[in-house]
Amino acid sequence: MQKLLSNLKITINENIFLKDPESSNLGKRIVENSILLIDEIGFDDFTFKKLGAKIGSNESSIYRYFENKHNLLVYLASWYWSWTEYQLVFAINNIADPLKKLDLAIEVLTKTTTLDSTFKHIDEVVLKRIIINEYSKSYLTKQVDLDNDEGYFSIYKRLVIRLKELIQEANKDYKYAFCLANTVIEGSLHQQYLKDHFKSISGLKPNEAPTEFYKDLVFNTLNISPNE
Amino acid sequence: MQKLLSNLKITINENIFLKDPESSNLGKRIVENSILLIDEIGFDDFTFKKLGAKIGSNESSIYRYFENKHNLLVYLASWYWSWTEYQLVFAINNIADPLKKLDLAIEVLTKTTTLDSTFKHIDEVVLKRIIINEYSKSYLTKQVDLDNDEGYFSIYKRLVIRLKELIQEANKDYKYAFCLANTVIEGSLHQQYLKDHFKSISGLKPNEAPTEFYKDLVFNTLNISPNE
DNA sequence: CAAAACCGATAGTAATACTATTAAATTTGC
DNA sequence: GCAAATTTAATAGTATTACTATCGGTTTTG
Repeated sequence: MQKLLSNLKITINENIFLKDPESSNLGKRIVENSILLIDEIGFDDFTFKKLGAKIGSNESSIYRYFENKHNLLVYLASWYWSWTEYQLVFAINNIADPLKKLDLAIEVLTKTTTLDSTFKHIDEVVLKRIIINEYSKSYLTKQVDLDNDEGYFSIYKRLVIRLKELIQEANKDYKYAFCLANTVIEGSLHQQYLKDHFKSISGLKPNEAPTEFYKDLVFNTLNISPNE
Repeated sequence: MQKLLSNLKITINENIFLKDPESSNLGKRIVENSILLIDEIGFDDFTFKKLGAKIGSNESSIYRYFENKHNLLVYLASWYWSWTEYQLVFAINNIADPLKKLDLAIEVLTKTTTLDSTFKHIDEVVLKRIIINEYSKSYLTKQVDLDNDEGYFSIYKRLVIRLKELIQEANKDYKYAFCLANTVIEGSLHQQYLKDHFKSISGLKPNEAPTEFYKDLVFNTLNISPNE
């Protein structure tokens, strides 16, 4: 993974930021430390003032990169989903068997994230935790339709479409490919949240990923088996 | 439904409120109108000051019922899940066949809510919309573990456990009953959100409920069929 | 009918979510 | 290598939020 992606720059929709945070040292510090600070105190208590204090910079400087903290969250989420999309594409690259492809896709989308140091200023493990804890807040807003029109969620939607196509390739007669694709992608985040905070109803052990559950779910639903 | 539930009072954990809103006229107006106002302007922009203005009362009076708007949301959610639990229990009452019970349970948990006038001061259709749009925010917080210890989510958890038991009754060998139960209950809300705001990836038509998708999903996964 | 509880009004606080201005520091383009 | 352009940090300021405290007047209740 590291090698394959080492020259990769993740491209984010320009509407999301005012100035590209990848274009300067300050921008990178904003992204790097916003991930750490949101993880530490939660998105609700996170402010640009606190972030400024953390990186030895000023509130007003951060406002030149992002209109508000909501857009910063959208940026981080886009980054995460783009990174996930790359992992998915590379995982199924050169694989012909549709069932194997689907199997690998589910693996990428539902596994727990472990160390990856492809990008020096982004800690993917912490970012994943933010996505689990905060991603819903990026779209559960009154402006969601406007944000959607601006393309804020296009990477996420592209990922769902990819999975839906893999599902259709695996079983052309299945009627609910989109619903199932959404179930796997969003549901996987939810299952991981439950594991950490609602143990009594979670069904996952502390270090268990929901991968086996989703593989079983998808392949039984599609009435196919991925084993060669 | 109306008849069966007409004498029903929904009981909410006393830790959630400071003074029981069911115990006074003002309390009922707070609940009734908070539902309408949150639906109108969204939970993020909702304040007790605005609610006070809407019901011709004072901010400080509302604070005597709920510590803050977060707890009010938890209250509304508890009410919703309790109401759903009653619908579930009555739907499967006196039914012996485990498959039929599971089938009915999925129906109750995934259908779109339509008019119900069992409770005069609560509009269940609007409340359902709030649950779809805002429920996650009640637990995606830094204090979730403390809130959980206070029993804020016990009704929801009880509902998940009920569905998990129905799943186990239908297929004793299935290994992921809890994961599947959570998938249906939380996933159903998410699918309905997507239908309204992410049409291009939703897979549901404007007036379609995800019920058929979930029935197909559950019964294929459990390798059983509910048709007699 | 007195005590207790409740409610509405007002006032006040610290923090949030910004916007505007300015001056110093840094980068860049020739 | 220097002037112009850009970027950044600092300060100040605003409206709103999320409360808390206090205090009468009203209503409820025992």
